[in-house]
Amino acid sequence: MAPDDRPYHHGDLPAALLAAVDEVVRERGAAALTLREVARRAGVSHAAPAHHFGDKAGLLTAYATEGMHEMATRMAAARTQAADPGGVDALRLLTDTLGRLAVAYVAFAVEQPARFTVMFGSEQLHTDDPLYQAATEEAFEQLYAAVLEVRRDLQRDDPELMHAASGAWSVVHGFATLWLAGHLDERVTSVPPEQATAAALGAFGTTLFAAAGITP
Amino acid sequence: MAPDDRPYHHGDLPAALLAAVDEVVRERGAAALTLREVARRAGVSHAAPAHHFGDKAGLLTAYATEGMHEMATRMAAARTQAADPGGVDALRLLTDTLGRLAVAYVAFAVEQPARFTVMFGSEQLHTDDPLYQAATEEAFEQLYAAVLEVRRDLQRDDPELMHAASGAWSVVHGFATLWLAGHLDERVTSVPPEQATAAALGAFGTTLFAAAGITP
DNA sequence: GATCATATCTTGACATCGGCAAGACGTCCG
DNA sequence: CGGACGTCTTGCCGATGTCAAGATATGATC
Repeated sequence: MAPDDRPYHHGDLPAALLAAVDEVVRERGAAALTLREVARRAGVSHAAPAHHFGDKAGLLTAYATEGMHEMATRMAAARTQAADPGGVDALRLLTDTLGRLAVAYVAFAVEQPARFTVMFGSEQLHTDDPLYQAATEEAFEQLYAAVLEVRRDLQRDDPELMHAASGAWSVVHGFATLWLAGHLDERVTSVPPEQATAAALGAFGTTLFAAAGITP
Repeated sequence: MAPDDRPYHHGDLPAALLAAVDEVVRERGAAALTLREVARRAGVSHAAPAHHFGDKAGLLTAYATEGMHEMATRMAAARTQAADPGGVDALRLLTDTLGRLAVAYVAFAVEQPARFTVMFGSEQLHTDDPLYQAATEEAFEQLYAAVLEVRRDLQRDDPELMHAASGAWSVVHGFATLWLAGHLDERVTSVPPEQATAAALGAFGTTLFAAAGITP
């Protein structure tokens, strides 16, 4: 197509830029992303992105927020999903709500590693952005609700509940992060993320039991 | 001192450069670090760092490796430390070997957030560097040994042991990472890392027990 | 102790980047 | 029909990482 096929006004440049970010990030990784490359892919000048997103961090924050929403949606789906009545695996941890949430979290990260890395790459984001914070809380709220389902003894605003949810978030987030950084043993990451998550969480839970002197 | 006080040969420029990296990273964060700024602080030309470390990623990898060693040392100290015979806290998780390791891990991250961020910022590191990998395994080995202490039922090369150690690493790493990224609630991070780690791990452990139908 | 290879560091240059200011262009509302 | 406004371009700036070539000191060899 001739270069002048493109009208002066793009139509929906913000969306096109976010799509270009996704392209670059998938191909070259988050660190190699430049504003000018994004602009080139969207077919606009190098200064166009700044007009809509302020600066590079603003563009990445918008991209990260998009990803947070998608992850929160997938977590919500996993949480409300009917439990598999047949399967009973290690400590019943992986068939209940909390287990399905963990699997959804890790699966999202492994399927979209570059996106996940940007989402939590706080150094190049505007972490005080209200939309970003809201999207993050939306995802964390899923974990919060799942823990509340298990801990019937707790009130909604109990600090203990917050601590428990933070711990739950930590284990899935750490597992995903270490996986993407290549720090986990190949014996762990050579199977699909669903199985790997189940194995690691099950083994860790058993270890906690053993540490507490319980052998179920 | 006059600018010509400095001899042509520095003496130990690599060490001086690593110290300069630490300065910059503490003051401005890992993302704001530039080779030229490091060179300025060390009092050498802008191209000097490349001679010793190849490129920017090489310098950061050396700095990360240094940090990994320090963390591994602190973890080893925590592991071999005598257990506090008096204290018995939530599920006895925090006074045993595994608990002390967790506290050491999180405390290191919170005390030196920028350094910790660089250590696991795989995007700007040469993660295939043998020294870096060795230092990482040195730290992980501490967790591995601690889990083995608890899981007497397992052999050293049992995959279950690897999964359990990966889970243990995940929870402490995720907690530290989320903390540094500012994603944890203020009620969690407003206390010293030792207490916060104990609270989150304890509450999470209790939740796992509840999910398994155990009420200790 | 002189000579020369080698390691260390400097100088200069280049392409590229993010951000800014000013202007061109299109749209929309009066 | 006209002017205000949002959209995008052009041009430019300082700064950065990397490379090549040169200068300088060290250490080994004779």
